[in-house]
Amino acid sequence: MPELPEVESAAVIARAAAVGKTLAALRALHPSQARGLPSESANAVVGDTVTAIERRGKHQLIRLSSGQVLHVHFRMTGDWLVTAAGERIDPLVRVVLEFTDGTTLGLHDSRALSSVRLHAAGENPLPALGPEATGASFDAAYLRTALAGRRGAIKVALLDQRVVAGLGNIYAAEALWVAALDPRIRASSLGVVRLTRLVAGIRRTLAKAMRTTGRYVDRGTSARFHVYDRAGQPCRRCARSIRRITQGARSTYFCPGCQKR
DNA sequence: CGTATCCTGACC
DNA sequence: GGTCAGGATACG
Repeated sequence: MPELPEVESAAVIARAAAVGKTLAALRALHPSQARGLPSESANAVVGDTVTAIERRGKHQLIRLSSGQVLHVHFRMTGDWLVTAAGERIDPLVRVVLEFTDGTTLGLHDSRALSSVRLHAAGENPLPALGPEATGASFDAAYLRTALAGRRGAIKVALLDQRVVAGLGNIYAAEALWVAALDPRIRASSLGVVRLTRLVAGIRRTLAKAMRTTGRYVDRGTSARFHVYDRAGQPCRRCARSIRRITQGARSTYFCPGCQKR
């Protein structure tokens, strides 16, 4: 589920559930999670208190009183699931933070592709990331520089977290529809006028997502989207049939009528 | 640059 | 039983 709005929403929930609490245990409940979080790492955080939870792009950093940091990425299907003391842990929870008061913060992830890694104090767990998609420094002038010399399509560039942090496949497509831009346009060929439209489209798309709860409800709720998962259905702006194509091994949905080259 | 890969679940 | 999926990275 998780692009910037969903991760932000999840981080708010995690903060309420974890900040100020002390870890009694950290458990990897799935083999693929245990690989990234060996028992030495898990043991190293016992007794630590959660001091803050930060979000950057789609990444979350759980800061601990010892200075260590748990770096969390939801990938495709991750989300937080909070339980009260004594409540059973959902079988799809892959990593669980158990607090001394008996409550837990669980990483719920059907596909188990999420990652949780422990970093020592002073390390920067984050990869190189562009500006926040919702931030003031993300504007047309920045994008012009960031996209200069990029040969690929604009849609693919928007998914590159080094260009802009927080966009994923759904909102990249949605934002291009709002901006009325063809996702196949070569990234470096966009001028300031169209880039300004694109930045506005991204801001509006993400702001709307934040308002409407910030969570994907389910697959099949394409009513919430202009183009995503709407192949064959009429465009809400020009009534042409929405198309689905493949770009960079991902699906792209767009309207061939009003999203212009 | 495109493609495979990590996983599981939902859907045809 | 095969295909596809909201992400990121390691390849060739």
